Amino acid sequence: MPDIRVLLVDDHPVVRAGLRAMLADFDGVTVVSEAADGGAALAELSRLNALGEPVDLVLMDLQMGSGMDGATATGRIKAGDAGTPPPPVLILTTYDTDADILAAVEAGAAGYMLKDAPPEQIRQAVLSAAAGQTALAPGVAARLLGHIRNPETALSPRELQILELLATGLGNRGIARQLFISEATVKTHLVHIYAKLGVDNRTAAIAVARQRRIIRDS
Amino acid sequence: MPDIRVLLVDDHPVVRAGLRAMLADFDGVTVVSEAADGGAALAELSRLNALGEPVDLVLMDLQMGSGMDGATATGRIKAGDAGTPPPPVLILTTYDTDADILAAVEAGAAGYMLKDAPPEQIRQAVLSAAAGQTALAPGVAARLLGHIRNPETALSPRELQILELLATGLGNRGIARQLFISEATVKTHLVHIYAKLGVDNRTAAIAVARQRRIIRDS
DNA sequence: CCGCGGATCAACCGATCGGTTGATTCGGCC
DNA sequence: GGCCGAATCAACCGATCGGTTGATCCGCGG
Repeated sequence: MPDIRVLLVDDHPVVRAGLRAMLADFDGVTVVSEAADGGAALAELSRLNALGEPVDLVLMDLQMGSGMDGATATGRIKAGDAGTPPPPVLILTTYDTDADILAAVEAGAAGYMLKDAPPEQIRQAVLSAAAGQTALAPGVAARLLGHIRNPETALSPRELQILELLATGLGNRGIARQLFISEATVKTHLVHIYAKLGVDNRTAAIAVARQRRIIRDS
Repeated sequence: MPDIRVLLVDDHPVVRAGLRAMLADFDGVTVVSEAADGGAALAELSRLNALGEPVDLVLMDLQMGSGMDGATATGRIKAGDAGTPPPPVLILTTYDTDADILAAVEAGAAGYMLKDAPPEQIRQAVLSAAAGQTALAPGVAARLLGHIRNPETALSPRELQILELLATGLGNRGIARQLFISEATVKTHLVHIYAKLGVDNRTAAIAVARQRRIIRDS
């Protein structure tokens, strides 16, 4: 029974060292390589495939500083850009918006864990993902279920776009200019956004959207 | 020449594992114990002191989930709550406001590193801090110098208070009510805040304040 | 075809905000 | 004492926002 061969992808050296050490304690798991962003992960997967040493699981963060992000890399991996059959991807991250989680799941991630998870939980997720099962951290599962249960409170893509621009500090006129629409349209979208978020002004909308992980750092 | 005895304090198991592994590679450094928050760190320092096995350096994060934060713990350590002479504290963290950095430095931290630092930088910081020198990551040093060079752009305590309430979603009247002042006073403070931040509306003020690490997550 | 959601737009009006001017008080420093 | 910054407050006015009402168009699904 050969070990599960794992590629670690995270931009923080401390985290890679921690994962390396943690996985070294798991029976049946071997860290065969590391990368500091999505682009480097793709290159490393291709290299190992060319050497006839394919990877069984990619353990990857979503946020990568200035490098290719984890969701993009996941999509590329699942599309076969780095070889076939594409290995499952397990996301291990700290803080992400619901949209990020959905994007990663839609891009084909087999699992999603948070970095505050204890080693045993990470071990279970690694084994499940490598075996082709879905592995979701309890908090992540709750968020996805909440999203599915309350789709009516989800913002439309356009509303989200408006909200993101709002959070950068643009007024209605600035947002209208940016999107080549009228200020009346912006106001209409904001009315809908406030209703969905249960607020009555722009700063409250931003605060709630950040709290609920609808938008991220501006 | 005995090893530098280090206590690791971080709420993330992955990060503790990474630091443990990283420090294991440093000659002359031994991780003697770990804690998951400031309170546990104080208890562990006391315990080791009572056993006659004092710690030479505390390597600690600032944010600790729901436990005692790193700045509070640093102050308590420097005050001798966990034994004397108090060991130096090296802060290793991801993201903090200028106020957090200043608070930690004022509380007596001997150094401040960011978690994206490569192992060699962390090693240098550990050795410096244990030797009683100050160890600041380049980015952190730049932020402190910038703060000292441009005190005129620093917000007053009251302005900061107003800005924080603004970012929670309160309007001028709400802020006035919260602070038992008039709306006119709130507006005056906002005028000053906008001028200092170089913006002309509230959402832009929030965005800039977050970007500059003046305020943190709401 | 109909209904629905999403996107777009307008007009109107009251509420709130932003900018300006002016003022006072207090504490700290020289 | 004088000066300065911080905090507080007011009045005024134009700008922007929030809420409401009303409308059209498009694509999709039943």
